Amino acid sequence: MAKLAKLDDIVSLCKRRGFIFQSSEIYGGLASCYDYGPLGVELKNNVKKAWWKSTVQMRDDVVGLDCSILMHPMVWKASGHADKFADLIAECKKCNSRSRVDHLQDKDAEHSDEHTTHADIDAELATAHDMSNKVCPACGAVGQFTEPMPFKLMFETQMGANVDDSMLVQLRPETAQGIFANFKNVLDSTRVKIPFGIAQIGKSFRNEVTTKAFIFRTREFEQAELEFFCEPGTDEQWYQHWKEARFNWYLDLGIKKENLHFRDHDPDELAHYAKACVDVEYKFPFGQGDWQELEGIANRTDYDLRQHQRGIRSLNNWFESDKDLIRTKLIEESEDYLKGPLSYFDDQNKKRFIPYVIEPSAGIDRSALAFLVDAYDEEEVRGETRNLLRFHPALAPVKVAVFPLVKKDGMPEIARRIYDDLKGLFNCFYDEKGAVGRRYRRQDEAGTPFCVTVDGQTKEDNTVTVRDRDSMDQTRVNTTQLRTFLREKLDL
RNA sequence: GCGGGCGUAGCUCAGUGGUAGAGCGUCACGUUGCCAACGUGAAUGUCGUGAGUUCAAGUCUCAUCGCCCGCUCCA
Repeated sequence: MAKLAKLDDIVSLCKRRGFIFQSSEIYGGLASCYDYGPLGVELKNNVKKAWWKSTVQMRDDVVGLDCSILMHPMVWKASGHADKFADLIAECKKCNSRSRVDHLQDKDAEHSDEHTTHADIDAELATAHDMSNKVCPACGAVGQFTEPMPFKLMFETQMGANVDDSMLVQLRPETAQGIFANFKNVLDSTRVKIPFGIAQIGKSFRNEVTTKAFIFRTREFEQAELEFFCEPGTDEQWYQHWKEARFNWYLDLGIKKENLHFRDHDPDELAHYAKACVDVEYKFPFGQGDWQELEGIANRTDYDLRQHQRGIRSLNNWFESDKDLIRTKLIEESEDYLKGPLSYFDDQNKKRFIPYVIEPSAGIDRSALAFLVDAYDEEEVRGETRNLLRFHPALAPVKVAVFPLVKKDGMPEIARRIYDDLKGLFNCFYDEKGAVGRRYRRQDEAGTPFCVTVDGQTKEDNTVTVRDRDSMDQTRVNTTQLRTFLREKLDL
């Protein structure tokens, strides 16, 4: 029986065994930033590899991409992030709750202006906001607000070493826009035909108002995103397809079924671009055992490609607004937008359309955390606690550890040869120090699926023992068959 | 951002204003022949950081940073 892991146990194990450290720890840490240690980087890379394998390698209809983190600022105007990511917030002095200023309602008003546009932050700040009559939606206090303060959810930086000459650019808040911006490049260079997808793994940055729970919500994080382009009308079918495919991916990599479920978004929580969205949620051991999002699968419709068709025609407005994204006006969609540069021509049916997009968007860091938490186990063995990580072999940082039973009688030399032979196939670890039982247990805690041990019998009949992490059972295998045996067991 | 809790060795934690500690882990040597064995020894501390009070601060005060829990937020 798997023990329910406490987050503290996981954090402690991560530090102790070199999975995850806090960033800049020797300086007291930097909030919300974490580093992956020697075992952690292997785990994380394996998560990415597994995603890439199932999403790109094993499919005939998906190609990969790796975009720069910095993009033309107008990308974020067209995508909507430049506007939607900046708000004026005021805080109620009485109950400390925060509200968007444009959502606040006057004492005598009948309803608030729910859909006020996100205006120029500087202009808004310069405008006097009469807060004296505003009602706090949380506690009902009137006129108790702080001065409005601006919130920018995108990271900004300067491009160009000459400070006077540098341009304000943003760190991408999602990798998806790099895919949309390259849609035409991929079409023109790869002979793909709709339906097809473009996949990408990479870092994104969001100035979250609140970070949370270890590596679960961080301001710098890694995403694995697929934009799957399909003909309008077939979108629902592909939405279902990817829902199922992505859910099974987690199960196939060992996540326990009872810890994973779907949560459909209510229509009013849908993002501005989405027609439908479902989250794959994992039951994390923080909070009150809350279900938390690992991945969102959204039907983004043709919103993004249409927006970029507007964006690329709006460059002059951007220059004329002194490159101020908020003041820049996007040109209205042209009447024949269906024939625009980001449209697709279906040769077979002689049809032109703007593709719909199904987007499975997974958080790599939070997936890695889920795999860690889910694999964590403690069990009683002869009155002692055995800590282990029951990783799926594909995710295990080290696949095989090789030991001499004792450090003498030529055993280390043989073990060393076996190790050298195996390490070209997959990540291996050699250890000859101390008692073999301790070495086994250490590997259990790192999640290593198999330990190969050279003993006295090895010299006589050329066999070694292969010890299984989960059952602790041992099998004798001839060294000539060892590679095949392990490959099969590891499914590599 | 608010409220609560916490921060001492790699980890878990003890420490009454008066010499910096334990268990586990790590390392070395010996022993050992299959599951965190045993023996001997060793290394590891800006007590989160900075000020203040005091003859004296890990301990009291203030500030600050970080983590956890609960609100709040989450395109």
